[in-house]
Amino acid sequence: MNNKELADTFTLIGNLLEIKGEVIYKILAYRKAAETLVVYPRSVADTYKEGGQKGLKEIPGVGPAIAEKIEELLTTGKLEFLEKLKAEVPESLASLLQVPDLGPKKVKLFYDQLGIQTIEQLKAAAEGGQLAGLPGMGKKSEEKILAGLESMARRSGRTPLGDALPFAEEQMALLRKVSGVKRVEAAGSLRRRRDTVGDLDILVAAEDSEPVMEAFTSQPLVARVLGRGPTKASVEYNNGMRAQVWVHPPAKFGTALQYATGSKDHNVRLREIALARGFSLSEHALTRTDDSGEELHYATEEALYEALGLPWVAPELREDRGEVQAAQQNALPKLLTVKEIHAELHSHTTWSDGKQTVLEMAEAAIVRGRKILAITDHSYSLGIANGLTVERLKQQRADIEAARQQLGDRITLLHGTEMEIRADGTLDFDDDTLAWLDFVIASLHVSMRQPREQATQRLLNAIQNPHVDLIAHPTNRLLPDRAGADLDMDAVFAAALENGTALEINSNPSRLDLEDIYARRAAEMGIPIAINTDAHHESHMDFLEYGVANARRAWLTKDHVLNAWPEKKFLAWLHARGT
DNA sequence: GCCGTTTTCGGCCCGACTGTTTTCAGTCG
Repeated sequence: MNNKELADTFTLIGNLLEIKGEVIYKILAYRKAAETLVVYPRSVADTYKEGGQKGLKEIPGVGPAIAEKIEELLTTGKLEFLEKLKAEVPESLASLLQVPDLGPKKVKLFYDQLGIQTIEQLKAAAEGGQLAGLPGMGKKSEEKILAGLESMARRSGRTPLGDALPFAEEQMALLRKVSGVKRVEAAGSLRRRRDTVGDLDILVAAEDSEPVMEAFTSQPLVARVLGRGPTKASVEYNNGMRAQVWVHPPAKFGTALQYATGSKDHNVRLREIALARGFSLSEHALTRTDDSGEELHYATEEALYEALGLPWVAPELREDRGEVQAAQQNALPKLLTVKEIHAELHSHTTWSDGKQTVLEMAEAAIVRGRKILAITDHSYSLGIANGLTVERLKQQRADIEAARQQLGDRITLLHGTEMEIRADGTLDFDDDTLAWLDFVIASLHVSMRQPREQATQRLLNAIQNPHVDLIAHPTNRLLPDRAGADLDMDAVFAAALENGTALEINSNPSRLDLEDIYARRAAEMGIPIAINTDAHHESHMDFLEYGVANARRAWLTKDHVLNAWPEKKFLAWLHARGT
């Protein structure tokens, strides 16, 4: 049982307990544990093997009861507690909680009164007008549930950052034009630059909220208004995305922005610090907990953090992964910036499935201030991408030489490859060919359903080849829905460290692979990280901001990142690897 | 159910909005 499956089990327990009507804090505890397990960068099974229940309890949010349940799940694959719970509350009721505006109380009500267990039964009952007559329900509530079912069918959960961010920027630009608006900022997971985003959270600073609400809810792209009060409104757009806007007076904007940015767990830490200093922290103010009840307002986040005795914490770090402790010790990392990247080590041209020539890509890299560009077209077994044979690789060398002549010292062109790691773990090129190339990437694209051991061994074969410099998009996941290869990441990292092989953060917003938690762990171990755009067109080079955002979420500084090393240091590293 | 630089027990998730109410329960973030 892997981390995700364990997490899903505890999420299910939380949901079933909620429908059952269990005290909220017990439910929150299960959910908290599930959240922690999902981002736990090691295999929980390994942690258990090494440290038993005691080891499990070192995981934040895991106490005696949950540790015991993890042990049972890992050793037997089943959980007595959950089986008993399912006998009381049918498992399918949990899926009903995903319907917007349908919570545990109503799910229970519908089940008790009408025996509704599935989405289909719910839809039929709502269409048949059977819900409206129930206690606490009315015509409008029934319509809301029907609308919720429709919108659920339309949208597919979380939106990749690469779709959400440009769309949100457009919406925010419109709000900036509203009279009286002083400031508009994204908040929530969008501002924290998570790889996928739920709803868009937008914060507006203005004294008068009414014009903002009017402008926000009457946009042509709005499909329906989900709610609209004096300071808060939410909408659903035609594309299925949802957004909510809060309006706060400029004098309180810092407190509000901090609150709305989250994460929830980061905010809990800040509240604890506030309490220790005699304040309670809300989205509106720091309020003295003594009799005076004095409220302190902050126009900027910097001022609020300062009032808590902390330096400002970059939004990408606010996940309660040690950033508050680091801030208290003045030990926050000096996070990587886009400007610090001056090499692109993964790009494609018309030689394989890219859309532009070597020269065009080089010019595009120069425009963006890159000093090094590696041309890394696919290798022949990726036939769908017109991968190169050894013979074509040699022809390409001539093309690259010609481009080098033309470009002079404006940029250093490296002739590389993105070599396929085949399904059986063998590589497309022999060692002589690899040694002849300037830069060698290896990656997976096919046979992604292999069992963990086989998939891992495949990757290890590439990492252990002394000519392979970098593993691109190591898991080959695709956002928002395709999980990557099932890999033993501990084994992958150990091998990469031993062989000095770099691992990639692929900046394409559909990939962002390595994901943040793994990139952080790899970098902490001392594995060099490369941040590449995998550009198939010059415009893709602008994906870099997503890769860097992901790197910042992984606490990376320029020292961790190959592309940010001084040119000489990078070339020396490459040379030492005996290319 | 978890957690602890004031507590091994008593906190922790509170405010905005909606709809069915008639003073409040449910949902959401």
